[in-house]
Amino acid sequence: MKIASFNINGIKARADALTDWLKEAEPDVAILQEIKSVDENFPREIFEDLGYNVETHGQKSFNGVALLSKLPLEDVTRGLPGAEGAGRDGGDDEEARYIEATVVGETQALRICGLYLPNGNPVDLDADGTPVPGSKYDYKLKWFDRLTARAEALLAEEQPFLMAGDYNLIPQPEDAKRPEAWKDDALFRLESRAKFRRLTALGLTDALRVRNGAPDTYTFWDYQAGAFQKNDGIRIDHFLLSPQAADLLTDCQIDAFTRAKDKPSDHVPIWVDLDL
DNA sequence: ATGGTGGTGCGACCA
Repeated sequence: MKIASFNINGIKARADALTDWLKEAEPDVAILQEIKSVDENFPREIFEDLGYNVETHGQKSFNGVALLSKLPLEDVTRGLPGAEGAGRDGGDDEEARYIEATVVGETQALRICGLYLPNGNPVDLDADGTPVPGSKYDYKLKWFDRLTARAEALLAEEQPFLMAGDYNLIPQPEDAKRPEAWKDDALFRLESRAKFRRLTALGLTDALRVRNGAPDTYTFWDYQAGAFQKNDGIRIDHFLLSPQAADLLTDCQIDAFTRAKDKPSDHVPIWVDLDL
C-alpha cells in the first residue's frame, strides 16, 4: 500500500498539479496539508472521479488538511485531541491541522494521522529565554506536546499507525543545505528539535531516515532566490511509523520531480510503501 | 537579510 503526504499550498492553485501527480504516482492514500479551503469549497469531485474517497478538515484561507484514499476511510476524526484552551488566544484551538482515519489492508488495519504542525515563526522569547505564552512559537511547542500525547495513546494500542505530514521541523543539520541559516528559526531551534526527538524516542521510526540516507534529500525549497535550482532545501515533511507499521515498511521516497513542473507547491510529496 | 515569491481572497496575513 502506497501512502503519500503532500503539502499542496492551496487546493485552488494546485488542483491541476495535484491531479497530474496522483495520476503519475498512483498512491493508495494521499495525506494533504495546506488545502487553504473550507470543506464546502474543496473540489472533491475531481478526486472522486479518480477513484478516491475524500475527507477534509478545512478552514478559510489558512491551514486545512485532507485525506484521499482508494480504500474506505473509517472512523474519521478531525482535530488534534487536547484542543480545549489550547488556542493562541487562550480559547480552544480551532486551527485545522489534524485528521485521522483507518484504512483496512489485506491483512490488517492501519491508523493514518495526517498533520500540519505550526510553523512557529517568529520566535518570541521572554528576557529569560522562555517562549512568550500565546506566541506562535509557544503554540508550536505546545502543539508538539499534544501530538506526543496522541502518539503515546496510540502506541498503547500496539497496532500499526503512522503520523505523516508537514512537521515544519528540520530534525538534524544534514536535513538542510545551509543549517547555519536556520539556527535561530522555529523549524530548527534546539527546543523544537528536542520536541521532535522526544516524539520519535517513544519508538516511532523516521521512514526516510531508515530507508534512504542519501545526502541533500529535501522536501521543501523556498520559492525565492532560485532555491530549488541550487537545491537549497530542507527536509520538513516526515513519515513517523509505529513499531508495528515500521515492520511493514518496504520503501520510502521523495517525488522531487514535482517541484520542477509548472506552478509547483513549495513542498514535494513524500511516500512510503507498506506491506499490508 | 530587510519576504526578494507565492497563496488566499480583496486587506492583510501567512509561510
